[in-house]
Amino acid sequence: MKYAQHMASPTDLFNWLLALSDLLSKDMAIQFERQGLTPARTHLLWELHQRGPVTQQTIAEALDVSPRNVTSLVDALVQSGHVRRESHPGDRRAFLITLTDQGAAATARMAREHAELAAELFGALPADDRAATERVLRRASERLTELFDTHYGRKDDHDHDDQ
Amino acid sequence: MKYAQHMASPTDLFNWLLALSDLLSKDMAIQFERQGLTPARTHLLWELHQRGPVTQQTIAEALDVSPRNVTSLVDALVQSGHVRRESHPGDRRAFLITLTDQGAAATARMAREHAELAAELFGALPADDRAATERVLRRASERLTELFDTHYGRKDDHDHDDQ
DNA sequence: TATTGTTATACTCTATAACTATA
DNA sequence: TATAGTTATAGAGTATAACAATA
Repeated sequence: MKYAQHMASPTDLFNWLLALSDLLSKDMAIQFERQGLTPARTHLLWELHQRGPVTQQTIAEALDVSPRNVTSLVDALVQSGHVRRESHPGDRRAFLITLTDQGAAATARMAREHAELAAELFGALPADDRAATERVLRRASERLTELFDTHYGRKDDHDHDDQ
Repeated sequence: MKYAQHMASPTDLFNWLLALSDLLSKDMAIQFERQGLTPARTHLLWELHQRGPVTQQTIAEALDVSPRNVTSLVDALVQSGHVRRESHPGDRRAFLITLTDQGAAATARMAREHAELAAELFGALPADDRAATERVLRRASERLTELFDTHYGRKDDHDHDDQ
């Protein structure tokens, strides 16, 4: 298939997507760093913001990392004052990881900045363009998830390795 | 501003973008791993694919990492047989990092898979949607770069730190 | 003097395996 | 026996600082 100069080929579009992804992750990493946070610790905080107090196991599943990794992240966030390890009322093996006031303030600020950045990047767009883009990105996400599952098996099935 | 259920708010759009970014980077990391590569080493290889043989300094600038870091990445890629350190004809301090046949084969495959994935994700789209999305992503990249420069100074200016 | 790349050191994120305390 | 979290160990990516060889 041919694409004229003014037309966006699938590869052009893909390249813009990757370029923007890269810019975003760098930009966000800098924002986090300004608050004394790293991307991984911020991600953990964000899950707590959305889920409320949960165990480290739950966090490990949410972030898709090993439980051991969560121990380190929580250690660091306890150290920096963003979270607390509270004893789990029904299970003496587990902790309930809870946002401190400082942690809650940090996630509240993130939520605000997230919305502000979204408005900066996409607020001035014609509603049509925004709708089309949202449709395209959602379709791509679905398609990519399908491809992923086809090639590597469903996420929960990850171990079988059956061809 | 209010957004009806069927309308995409700027935040909705932003969230889909971030979700897709995350899926993509995980998916690509798995592809790379299958070829015995990591994301950082793949990125380096990709620069060589596009630029031809260059010095480690040039690579450091292209990847936006420290020269020290490039030393490690090149060490690993020499070890795995993807690149060679050739003596620089005009500067005995420097090396020209060069793709081996194996490295060139790997980047050729990446280019093919890149185009295939783009076609999978965006090939079946109405041309209008693709054009609108490309426009939106390009605008967002430009806007983000502007914001970044406003807040942190031009990239090349990065050290001054003058308010 | 300035630049290219390396040695030395350190921090973050990640993983697996073995272990302790509980369930 | 299985689960929650930790200790131990390791590899990758990143950084700065001090140093070598060369420009």
